[in-house]
Order: sequence, then C-alpha cells, then structure tokens
Amino acid sequence: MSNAEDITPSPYRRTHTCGELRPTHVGANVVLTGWVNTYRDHGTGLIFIDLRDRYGLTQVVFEKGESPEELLTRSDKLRGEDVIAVEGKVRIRKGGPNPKLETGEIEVVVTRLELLNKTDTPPFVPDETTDLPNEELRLKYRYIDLRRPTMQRILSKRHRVMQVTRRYFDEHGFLEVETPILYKSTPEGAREFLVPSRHQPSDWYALPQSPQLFKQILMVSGCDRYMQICRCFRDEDPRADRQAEFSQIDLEMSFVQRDDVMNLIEGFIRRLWKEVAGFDPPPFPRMKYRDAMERFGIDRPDTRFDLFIQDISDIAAKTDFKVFKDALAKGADAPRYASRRGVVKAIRVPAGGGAEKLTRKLTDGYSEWIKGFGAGGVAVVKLNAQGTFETGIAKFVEVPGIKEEFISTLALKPGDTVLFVADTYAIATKSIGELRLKIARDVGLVPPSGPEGGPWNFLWVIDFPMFERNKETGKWVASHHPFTAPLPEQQKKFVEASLDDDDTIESMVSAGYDVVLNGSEIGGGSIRIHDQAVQSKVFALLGLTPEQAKEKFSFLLEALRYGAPPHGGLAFGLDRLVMHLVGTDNIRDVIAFPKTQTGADLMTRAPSHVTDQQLKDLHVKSTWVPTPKT
RNA sequence: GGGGCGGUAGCUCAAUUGGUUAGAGUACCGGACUGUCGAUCCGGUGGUUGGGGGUUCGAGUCCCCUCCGCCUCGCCA
Repeated sequence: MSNAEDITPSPYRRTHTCGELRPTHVGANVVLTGWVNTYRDHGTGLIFIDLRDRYGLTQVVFEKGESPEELLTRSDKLRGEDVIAVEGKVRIRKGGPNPKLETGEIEVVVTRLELLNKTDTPPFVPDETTDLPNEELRLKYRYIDLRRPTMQRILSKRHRVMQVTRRYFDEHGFLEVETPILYKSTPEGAREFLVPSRHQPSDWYALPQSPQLFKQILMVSGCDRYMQICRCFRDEDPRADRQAEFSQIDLEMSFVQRDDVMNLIEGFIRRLWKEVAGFDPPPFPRMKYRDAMERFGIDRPDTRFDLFIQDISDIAAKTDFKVFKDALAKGADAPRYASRRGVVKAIRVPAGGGAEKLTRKLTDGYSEWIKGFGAGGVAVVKLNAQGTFETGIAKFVEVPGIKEEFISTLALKPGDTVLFVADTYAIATKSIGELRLKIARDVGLVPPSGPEGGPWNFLWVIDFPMFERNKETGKWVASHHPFTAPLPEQQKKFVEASLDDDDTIESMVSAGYDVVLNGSEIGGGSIRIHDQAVQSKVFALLGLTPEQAKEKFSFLLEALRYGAPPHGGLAFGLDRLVMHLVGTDNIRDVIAFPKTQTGADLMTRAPSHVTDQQLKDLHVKSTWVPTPKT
C-alpha cells in the first residue's frame, strides 16, 4: 500500500468536490474534477460548463480576459461526459444565482484545464431532465446510468442502510460471521444454482437460498448472537420486486423467546427509519395470521387504507342468489376456516371513500379479472341515496329481513358499494384480498410511497399455521420452513400427536413472525426447533423418512444432539428495505448491477459460453441441443 | 411453462384503411453569439423499422417463426 503523502501531488489533484463550494470560498484558488454535465457555449468569449461529480454540480466558466486565450479554444471542444480537471478562482456569479443548485451562488473562473479523458458520444446522457432511455440500454451501459444523481442517491442510501445495520447489531452484541457460498444442495424450497466440483466428479455444490442452517449451527457453536449481510440465490423467475440473486440482513440469537427477537428487531427498524428516512415509527401493531386473512385476505396486510373484508356467509345463506347458495354448499361439513369450505366474503367501499369512483366499467371488469385467481366472479350491489339497493344483485338483498341484516352487519350507509366473492375459503379469501388491493389502486386509496410519500405502516404478523396442505399432492408442507418451532405451549401436544391427526396438525401455530410494511413483507423469522424430537416429528410429517432427513440435514440433526441452545432469528430482504426507503417499485433500481428476467447481465453479458476444456475439468457435459434453424 | 405489453435515427417518440423520398425533438458535426444555467439562432450528417420467412403491384403497418426487454400467473420451504 502506498502512502498518499508519498505520491507527487498532481497539479490537478482536486481541492474540493463539485457540491462543496459556497460564497465563503470566494477568492480561493480551487481545483475541481468531474464529468462535463452540460455546456453552454456563447462563442469564443464565454463558455459555461456544469461540472458534475457524485457530490453535485458546479458551474465553471471560461471567459475572455480572465481565462488564458488557448483555453477558450480548447474548452470550445468539450462535450457532455468528458472527464476534466479545472483550476480557477471562486467568485460570485456575474449572471445572478441559480437557485436550483446548491453551489448556485458561485462559479469558478477557469485558469487551467486538463482533459483527463475524452468520451465517445455516450448512448444516452445521465441527465434527470430528459426522458430515461429504456431499461435494456440503461442496464447495458450501467456505468452511465449509475452516474445519474438519482442512482447515486440510491447507492448512497443502500450504503447507509448497511452501515446503520452493522452499527445497531454491533451495539447489541452481534458478531458478523460469514458463511459459505459454496454449499450443500438441500432440495426443499426454491430451485438452486449448482456449481460442479472439480475434485469430486459428478458431485455439486449449491449456492445458498439463505444461510439458515449455518446460522443455527452458529448458535450451537455458542456464538450467541450472529448477524450477516449476505447474498442469497434462488433460481426462480424474477418479478419487479424479486431477483434470483439478492441480499439479506440475516440474524440469529440464542436463549431468546419470540418477544425478545421481536423487540430487538423493532428497535432496529425504528432506528433504521429514523436515521435513513428521518421518520420515527410508532410501536408496531401485532396481528394474528388468522385476523390478517379474515380482514385483509392476505398475510401481509396493507393498512394504509380502510377497506375491510367481512365473512357474510350466514346472511348470504338466507338469500335466493344461486351463486351464493352453490358456493356455500361446498365443503359444508368442513370446520370453519377449512380451505375447502364454501364462504361468501364481502368488501364495503364507503361513500366518500372511493365508492363514487367505482364505475360500472370498473366493477364489470373485476369479474373477469378475478377469474385469474380461480374465483368465478364478483357480485356488486349499491346502496343508493334513498337507502335502496340497486344494480347487480340488488333484487336478492332488497328483501325485507335480509336487507336490514345486510345493512347492519356491513354498517352500510347510503352511497356505499359492496362487492362479493363466493367460493371456497381458500379461493374466496385470496381473491377478495387481491380485489381489495385492486380497488384501492383503482380508486386512488393507495398513498404514494417513498421518502416524500404517504405513511409507513409497519406491523407484525404472528401465529402462522405451522403446516399447510399442498394443493396438488395433498401432503403437508411447512408454511415457513421445517425448522420453525411450534409455540411453546403447543410443543407437547405436537410431539404426542399422531401423524394422521389432521385436526391437531392443522391447528399447530408456529412461533414465527413477519415484519410487514405497507403491504409488503420486508422480513420474517421464527423461534427454531432446538429439540431433536420435535425436529424429527416435523420431518416425519413432511414425509421425510429418517434416512432422507439424515441425508439432507444430518449435520443439523447431529448438531441439535450436542447441546443446542434455544434460539431464533429473522432475515430481512435488504433490497426491499432499500426499495421502500427510496420509493421505487423496481428492485433493479436498488441493485448496482442487476439481472434481467432471464437472468442475464446485459453489461457483462453473463451468463456466457465456456470452453470445452473448462467443462471437461469439471466433468460436465451439456445435453442441450440447439433447435435447428428453419 | 402460460398470459399481456413493447422493440422505428445514438436517445425519446410520430408515421391515416397496406400507398409518394419513414418525420419531429434531442444528441452529434459545422457556423454565429460575452451571462448562460434543459442557453439561443442558422445549416448539416444520421435509418438492415430487433432478426428470418411469407402474402401483395406495393409491408414499419397484415400472417408465421424467432430473439431481446418489461409486467404478470405458476414458481419463490
């Protein structure tokens, strides 16, 4: 490492950044470096250049009489994105201040210019005033796109999030421990990326979906408190808020119960938002999974708007509406909340709260739209100003006896619109939950997000079911992951339960918890199983034989036998946290070098071909056959 | 794997039922201009309409195949 003091100072070593100079610097001789943002050429006598770096913009001026004659000629050739260094004197702007710039009161009269690097004409300019080029081009020339102040701010905010995170957990006694990227395939959950082993022909590493098992092992190791900002990999199709390669803030703690983790995490999020967003969130409400599903139709409720869902099966049964009757006939023998049991769910859109914007065209469209979620359609009714039901299924509810019950149950007022979905519990709940969100978007109930936008509604969702039935196979699957513990008071019941005791198994509630922000899951975790008997029971329920469980997770099962402390933890999606903090719904905006939907990096052009020799070394042969050109 | 949207000058976009030489703004090149700040004014260069095939007298436009990007369902313990 060379010592900076030992380097001969360049005549153009900068003295200030482009965001720094103020009237207090007037008279100083300064050197600035950066990119030519814009140039305004008034002829040989006067040229303005806005010089840009990460810190801001400063106007530098070449002026006849003040700048050397040869500079006037040379500066005439400067173009956007050239990299230059200028030396000159700071002075108050002759043409008056530019209030749009932090440095807008001053300018630098250039006495020396060095063209550090002439640019090719850039494919686009990193300018916030012109229309952005399409994302494909932005990704190909990511280094130009990242020069935009907006992108620089995002990079810097992401950096802040990581710094606050490390500081907070350090203050609370956490050790940051790195865990392997070349890991073992554990083929539950997401599809994995595989890496062939050179030393062990035909064997493969997998890239971790998360460091889950390692962090539990670290607890067995006596680490007590672990955290890591780590990269995770899931070879599934991306979405606007999802990349195959993403980052987690991962943590785990020993000798804790659910509340200990939740309190510490809540402190973290509140600190993070205070320091990065300047917002101090109130204590997070806690909502049970069942309540979330009943009132919001989703396990990550967006509570920024008050559209509530209600189960109105009892009244619906009294109507003569065939759609309701047919739905309610499904699984009538099944217990309440059973996924196959028929229900009728309603959502009330209040007058003055969006009902007037729910046009016939919109509500007609919902029936078609909701079929995408498996529901048959959406029934609609309005209570008009005279207190009479009209449109849609009015004739089925404008019935003495039924009408009053409808109005009182749903607390209807004149002008309200009610939408209904009738189907099995599973389908009706999910689809009316989606409908709630769609209505909110359609009638403008969703506040703008981000730093300048609407509220930050944090909440905890707790008491998740431990197991769900897989729709196709009918087998039990872990709702969270197979290492999630049941609530302590249920543990005994669970261990003693018979594998075919469906009622007991379905009633098991896990010690898991999710952090939800404005309808988006930003983190989740649980207290883990530290007892081998419980862990074996879970594996048995999931249909894993002891041999299979041993093959896949022997190291964990073994570790649990050697003095595993009770432990629990949580992981945040770092990218999603940053998305909220910067107010974007595009995850690629918060990743410096993101990938496309087909997993391509348009800048480096990864993935790419490798040589036959490389494959041979790895004992790998491709079976892919190109489709013949026609 | 399914559904939807998009790809026209370096960039952002336009182009009537299929019809003249595919236009505009911006960038770029040249010129004018001493107070601009998205400078202005004058002139100019710039096109495999993503690629391939087809229908037609004639295709940016219609049909088929294909590539790429985005959104979405499935998927994401």
